[in-house]
Amino acid sequence: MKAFYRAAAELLAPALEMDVSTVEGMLLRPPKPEMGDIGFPCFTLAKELKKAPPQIAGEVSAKLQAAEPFAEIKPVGPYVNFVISQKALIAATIDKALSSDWGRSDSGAGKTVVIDYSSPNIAKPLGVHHIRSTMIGAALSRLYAACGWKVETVNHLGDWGTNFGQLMVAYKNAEENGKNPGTDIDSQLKLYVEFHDLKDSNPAYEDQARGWFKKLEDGDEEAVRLWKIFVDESIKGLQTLYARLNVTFDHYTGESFFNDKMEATAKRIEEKGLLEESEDALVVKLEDVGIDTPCLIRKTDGATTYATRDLSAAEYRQSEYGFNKCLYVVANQQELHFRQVFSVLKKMGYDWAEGCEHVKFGMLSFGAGVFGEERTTGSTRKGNVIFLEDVLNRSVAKAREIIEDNARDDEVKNSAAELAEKVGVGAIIFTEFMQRRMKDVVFTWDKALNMQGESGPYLQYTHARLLSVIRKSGIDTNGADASKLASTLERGVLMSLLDFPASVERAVSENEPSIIAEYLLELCAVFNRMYSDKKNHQIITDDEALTKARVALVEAVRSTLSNGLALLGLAAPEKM
RNA sequence: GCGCCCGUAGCUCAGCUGGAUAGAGCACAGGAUUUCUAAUCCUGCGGUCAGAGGUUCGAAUCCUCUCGGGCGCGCCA
Repeated sequence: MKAFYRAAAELLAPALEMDVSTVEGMLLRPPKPEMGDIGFPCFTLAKELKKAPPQIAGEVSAKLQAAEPFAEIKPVGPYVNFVISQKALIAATIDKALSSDWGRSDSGAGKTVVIDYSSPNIAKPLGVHHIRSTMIGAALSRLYAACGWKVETVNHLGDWGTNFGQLMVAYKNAEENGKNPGTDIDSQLKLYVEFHDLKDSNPAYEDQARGWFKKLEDGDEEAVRLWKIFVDESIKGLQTLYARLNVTFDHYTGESFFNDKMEATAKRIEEKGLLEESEDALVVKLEDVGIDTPCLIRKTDGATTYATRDLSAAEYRQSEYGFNKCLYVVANQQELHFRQVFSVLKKMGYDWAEGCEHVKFGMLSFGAGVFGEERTTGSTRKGNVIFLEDVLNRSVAKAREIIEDNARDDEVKNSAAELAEKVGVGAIIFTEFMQRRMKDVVFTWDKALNMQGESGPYLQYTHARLLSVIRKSGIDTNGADASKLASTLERGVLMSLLDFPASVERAVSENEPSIIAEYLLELCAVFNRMYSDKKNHQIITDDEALTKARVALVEAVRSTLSNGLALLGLAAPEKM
């Protein structure tokens, strides 16, 4: 699409005595396909030329000769509109869609991006809310890779803190009572709950927890041994879930990884003369960059802080990976914290800090009916949690039911379990991309388990149907003459295909994977509209040449759809 | 009080680098399968784009203010 905009601008610019890039920036897509594919509004010229915009449009159009890649240049009201030639359109879509670099680009070639995402506090299972950072980050890592970036994904696990002291207290307490508490992730959750029960009956347990954490910090053998077990088991639990979601990480460098690196960072800040004493703590003041709250580097007791840790992590990532960009896929709530951290990095003289970006997203709460009649936020302690795994399982179960109701043949029936996993999980993943990331999300079971209309299963179903037609046709589309695909509906599908590469680029430049979801929904809607018009668009017909052309179109759509689904992390089932 | 974000159809959301009658899905009412998968498609219903000013030939889109909602505002991460 971009190439066509450029071509149109190059034709227009000399006729208008304007420069190409200015003209290019003014181009837009007409609201209706019959108006043309690219439009140039003439309003701005009206004043200068002292003529009415429609008149200008007429005169400009008359001056231009339609030539490849355009079949027609015509005035439509106050616009000069371009119609892309069938030949050019096909060359840019069908001919490319099956190649391995469809939707890929080299815009990020030679550049490295670090993406920090998911990063949960461990020692308890993932809740539904973790799906936000996890899926947005995973999709971004695939999108950046598709644009040629070298991608380093990091899971900055919350694997350090007093909560481990709490687990140890509950663990030891259970042992003393002659029980074997277990250490896997579910046991850890139980320990967490048990600790809070203990603490409620006797506040002294709180001190014990602090004591155990202190032991851990001091390298006490037993504390370290338990901590390691908890962390390992936690990661093991996480990874089985990540595997279902198609999520992987290059690095599991959690908070504890920086324990021995923060002192040096704090010293560097001090050496650069940025540290000031304030309320008995050491801070970097940021009023000069418009942030009233200083960044806390050392607490009153001299200990380093959350901010120090993130500063350390940023330095480490830069020295280790040499990133051009470092994305933090972290909820909105931490906006101030990241502004502080990035500002301090800049004050430290790191010009690479410009590449650090907080990819924030809105909060997830639970809708009325999920926990009582009110909308609520999650709280593990109050039992107001929905575990991600449970959501997945429930969705898979629902998918299974639908599959068993609709199974069209034994093959589908026999693979029901496997298929249900793809569809059920796909439905959940897709809900994450149903809105721009900045919007707050209200979780409801209805929305999460929706498999009709705009949903993951809708896309997957379309994909299965596409493949079914291809299979049935049994045709080799080599040498297909796609110039026959000139009906309004067919052209609509071709135009939609044309949008795929630009959607990928835009998703990356805005760090917004939902753009891909929106695009795929549109592609499928346009295709399905054509597909269901059996009267005029039956794909497999007696006309061999026509069939060949139409199957080639189906292949192009299928390829685009499966590419797009993969970018978002959804499976593309062959049958359903 | 200050800062960031959000406010578009009954509900959930697109559209927001300004342009041609504001688009989808859900819900509701109808309809489509003697031909490629009905988890589909079509038709209808439904909008003071939170409100008020301003900039502009043109504003859902940009600016200002107001209202409503979410989040944050140093020793939890």
